[in-house]
Amino acid sequence: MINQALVKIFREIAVLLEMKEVPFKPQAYEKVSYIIGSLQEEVSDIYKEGGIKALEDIPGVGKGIAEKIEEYIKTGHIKDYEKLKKEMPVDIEGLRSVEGIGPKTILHLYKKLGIKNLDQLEKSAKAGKIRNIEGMGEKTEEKILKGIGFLKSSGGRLVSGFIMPTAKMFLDRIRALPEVGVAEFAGSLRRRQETIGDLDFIVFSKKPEAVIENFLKFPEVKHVYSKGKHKALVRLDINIDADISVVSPESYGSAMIAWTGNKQHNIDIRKIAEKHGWLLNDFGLWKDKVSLASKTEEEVYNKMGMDWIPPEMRNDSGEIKAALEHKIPELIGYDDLKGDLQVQTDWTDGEHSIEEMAKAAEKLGLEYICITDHTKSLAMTGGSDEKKLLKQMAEIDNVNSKFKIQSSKFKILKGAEVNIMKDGSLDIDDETLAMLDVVGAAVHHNFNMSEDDMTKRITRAMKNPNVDIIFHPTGRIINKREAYKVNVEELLKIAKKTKTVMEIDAFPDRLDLKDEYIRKGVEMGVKFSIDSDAHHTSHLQYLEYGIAQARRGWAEAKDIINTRPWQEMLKLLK
DNA sequence: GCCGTTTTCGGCCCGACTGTTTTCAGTCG
Repeated sequence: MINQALVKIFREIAVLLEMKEVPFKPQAYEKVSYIIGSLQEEVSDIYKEGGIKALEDIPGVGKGIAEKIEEYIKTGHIKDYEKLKKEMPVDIEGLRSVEGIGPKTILHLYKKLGIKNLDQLEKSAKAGKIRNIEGMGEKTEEKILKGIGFLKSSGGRLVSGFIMPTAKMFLDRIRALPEVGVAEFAGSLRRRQETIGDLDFIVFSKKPEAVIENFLKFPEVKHVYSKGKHKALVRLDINIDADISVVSPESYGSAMIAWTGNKQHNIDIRKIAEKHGWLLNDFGLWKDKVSLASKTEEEVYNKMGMDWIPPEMRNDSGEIKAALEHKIPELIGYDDLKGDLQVQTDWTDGEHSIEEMAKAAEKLGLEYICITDHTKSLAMTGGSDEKKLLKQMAEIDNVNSKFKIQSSKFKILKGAEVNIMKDGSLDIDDETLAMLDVVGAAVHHNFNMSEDDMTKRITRAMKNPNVDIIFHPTGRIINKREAYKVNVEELLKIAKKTKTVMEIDAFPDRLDLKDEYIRKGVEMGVKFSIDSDAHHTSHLQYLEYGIAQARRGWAEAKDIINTRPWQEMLKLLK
């Protein structure tokens, strides 16, 4: 958890230095904060292994910051930070979460009115004190009150898979506007991040003002933060912000790049342009005001010596280097899955029958599913014991022959989601497990164990020759439950050794494994499956989010076992 | 404070929009 603490500290240092108008250091701290946030290892482990030199090998970390990290590991605090904090004892994160409030405003509010937190800010605004500060007026005061209101009504970042249907509907409505040529998702939606803070849309049109005007007329628009000729930022009635930008069609490629990449990705590629003596902006790649490229993303990236980078990778995590070296992986495609290896039915806690789930999967274009109902120790779901599993296998044979008669090639495989007990044993005997096509094993209880014990528990299960896949390996549920403590790297190592497949659970608030672990596993040669964890026919489409997750983990089709026909897929299991 | 197939010193992404100003600073993505 040291990483998360440092993320917060460095982000605050960045703001504090920006208030003091210290040049350039704020960017350095902000950047390192982001990098540490996406690190796969604890900095304390890096320090333990390689000392201060190893810390300096982390991108964005030089001598100064490495020393601060060392100080924090050793003493639990950073003196320079605490000194800054003493001068400005304010809740920076809280105040900054209000739309329109940045470092300079926080500084003025504190200096003139002694405002330290959101509560005091709201009281001062209501009392009409803000408008008396130089450089601020009535409108600023109103804006602050509105911002606080919106902050209270929104629940933070949303799970992207759950908001996606709404976002798609919105995009369709934008596309239907008369002046709109092409419209796309941008920002974190297009990068397919796990969670999103707002909805970003980009529109290509020759009549930007008309597009903005029509967009603002949508009944869902509850409040307009800002609007201009080319863009607008609004609050929707579902308590999420939406951002729309309108660009001329000939700038499609450069605009898509500018509105898709995360901040650091954009900074880095613009620097590359600058090294060539060029300028990269929303409208194109320029040499002395002559356009070099702008129409397609490929054209722009290629001109700068890079391969096209899939949006899911544009997170400043090594993709620019890979693109310059022409080593961008051939990511798994959204149509590449042939089967789904985790499907629940009404035999336990699912909504639909085996046949209904199979028919729904066939309709989606899949060739097979594996039925993996819960097992007996998960009593609340009516989990199967050995006897019930045998009965279910017979029923699956039944449905399969029915499909055959109807000359469907769809195949239902026999499986289970067996429980990994506290000691790493399973709650179904090996004889029965051996009869199943696919055995998934998962942790469903006793989450509170030491990292060491949990790692031993799961690796013991992996060493069972009947266990093919570890389902949702870290147990987290986004916005609800932290992952249990477990050494994922050790799990990946044992997975490789025992030929156990690791699951990428595609259920929108699971997305388990996380992208960084997928990437690590891919590098190690571990195989994965992408499964919907469907409990309802409508959940099968969640596979899309698992694929997005795999793409963010740089996985190719060959890394995912269920991109293969079922006969070949089975050969990859133990 | 970090970084380097032009650099170990001299740079640090780019543009739109707002509010409070009379030409621009602050914020955002």
